[in-house]
Amino acid sequence: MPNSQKNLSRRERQIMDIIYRKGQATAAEVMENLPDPPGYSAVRAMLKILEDKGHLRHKQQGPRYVFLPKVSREKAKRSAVKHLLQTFFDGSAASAVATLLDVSRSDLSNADLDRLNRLISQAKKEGR
Amino acid sequence: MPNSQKNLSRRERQIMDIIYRKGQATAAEVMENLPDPPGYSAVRAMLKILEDKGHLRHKQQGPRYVFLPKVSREKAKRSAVKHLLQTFFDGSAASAVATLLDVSRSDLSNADLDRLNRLISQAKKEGR
DNA sequence: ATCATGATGCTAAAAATATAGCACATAAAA
DNA sequence: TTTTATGTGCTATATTTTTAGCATCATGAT
Repeated sequence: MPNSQKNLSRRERQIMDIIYRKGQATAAEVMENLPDPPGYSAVRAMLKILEDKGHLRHKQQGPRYVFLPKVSREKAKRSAVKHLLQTFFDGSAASAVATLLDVSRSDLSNADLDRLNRLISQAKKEGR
Repeated sequence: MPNSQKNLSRRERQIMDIIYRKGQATAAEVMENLPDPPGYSAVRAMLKILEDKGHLRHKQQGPRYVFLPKVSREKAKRSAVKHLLQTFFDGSAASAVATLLDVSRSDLSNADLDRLNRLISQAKKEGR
């Protein structure tokens, strides 16, 4: 198991976030998206470190490297959700959903909400 | 505005997580909860730094300091949720809720699920 | 073919983080 | 009232992170 997110340094974390957000990225793209971006070489050095530590892998795409997370977005996502749940919601999914709804109230269409209701009813059926 | 979570170092982040999780904590409690805990002085030094940076404040409780977040849990929570949403869910609350349900399927009672359905229906009404 | 452009690998150094240790204060126990 | 435990403040140092720079290699344009 590649050391979980918790042991990442500040820059490492920022970079992993970017790559998870975009799915994959080149050194240049990572640089563009970093807050207070350092030089190009600095970014590349960090990418190499992340790769050595087993957080990233890369594939060659034409002349350059494209970096991807080694742990699937799916897994990382679930672990991030769990962590959030523990840190801010005392493990209560119910209250997390409440905040989620509140935070993105304006982005949710009625159709989305209906879809969620169905999702929940589904969970209810399966849960027994 | 105290620099948002994003600029925290590894230890600083770990400490903030602990304090948000517990609501408040003494140096000793923080130490207990840190992974690979350093010495007591090290923890206290970090707490002071976090306080200087404006992330924490402390109150005296009997003979010792109890540390609390300077930004309310509520605000920090919302901002953490937004960040998660952007990083792993392309901003889609709907899909975040889906993962949330999945992750904590076993912890959700039928009553919880009903409560969620009501929450959503509520949002639907208010949303127009 | 050779020249620019834009990549990578590696290394050294600056800057920030993380840690421990000592001196001192205070309160409870002996 | 000593003593002992448990705090805090501060400072020095070790370690890690973060950064930039140089040498090299490939590719496409002239």
